[in-house]
Amino acid sequence: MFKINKKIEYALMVLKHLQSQPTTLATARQVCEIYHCPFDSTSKVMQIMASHNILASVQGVKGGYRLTADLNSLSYLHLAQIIEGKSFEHNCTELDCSLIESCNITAPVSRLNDYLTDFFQTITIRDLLEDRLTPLEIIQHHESVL
Amino acid sequence: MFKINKKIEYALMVLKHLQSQPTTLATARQVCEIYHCPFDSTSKVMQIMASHNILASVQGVKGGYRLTADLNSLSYLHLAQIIEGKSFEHNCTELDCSLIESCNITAPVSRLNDYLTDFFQTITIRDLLEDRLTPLEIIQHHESVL
DNA sequence: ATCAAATAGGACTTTTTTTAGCCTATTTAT
DNA sequence: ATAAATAGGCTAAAAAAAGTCCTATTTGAT
Repeated sequence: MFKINKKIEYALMVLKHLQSQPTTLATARQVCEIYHCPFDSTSKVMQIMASHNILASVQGVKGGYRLTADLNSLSYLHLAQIIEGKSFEHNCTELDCSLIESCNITAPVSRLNDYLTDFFQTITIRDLLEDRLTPLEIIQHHESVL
Repeated sequence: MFKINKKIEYALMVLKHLQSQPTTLATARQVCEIYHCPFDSTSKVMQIMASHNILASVQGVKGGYRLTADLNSLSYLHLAQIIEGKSFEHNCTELDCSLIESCNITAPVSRLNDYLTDFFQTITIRDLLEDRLTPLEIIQHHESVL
């Protein structure tokens, strides 16, 4: 139904990591060693984010990346579209569906697409990445206040 | 980001079709001829829906399928889970993610999963399939009333 | 000046997933 | 008995995702 793909996982890992060290640069190599993710794939995701001004990149020996975007105004929709390199419009709108002449669900499918676009638009990366108390921690905190 | 798959497309086609003829049976062959979709795949989707009491099936020469479920209480979540034969839990919860030890995004990913599950839960098949006026038709209707 | 470490990115291969097709069994009206 | 239908397992082909290899460029340090 919905499976988050590796590129987006790597992007979230990187963003989460860079969020924790806002000023100092991190190299792709470092990130991959820490989280045991493949260098090439992860590196490319970082490049894409840099080219879209989500990260800033510094080339050369002392280079690396740091976070520049405000994760509060970065939607999941935008991040995913950037990384997947296309909008996630369904095939119906394109020319490659052979069923289109006889299709009875063009409206339903585009409706679902609209719903999902709106939904992903409202989810911010900040929201996904933020630390929150677990229900247990909330209870414990509540008790400690009493 | 999100791509509706063929099985679910076929399921929606079938449901939309059966919705329009609530009493008479339709065979898989008929549906496939009308909408030009592959018999085997579509047929299997119909079998799955029948086994979950969304459709009723009648075997034999005069057999076929008809709609039995109330599409208002059939969520997209439920339909998709039935057809894909599994919950759409992310790998993190399973044993096959080699990154899990060092993963820094287990919480974010499961959060996104929760959001999506809730979201797909609220979408009903009835909502997706229902006929609605297009914006143009709404305007025209409004003018005709004046 | 040279080297090493880093970003940048194209092209290819492998792996996984999705989709379709083939085959057989069972049911049932004619 | 036969033909048309559901039921369902197994395999093959196609498509997508993920990973790898390679080269170019930048830049600080020696």
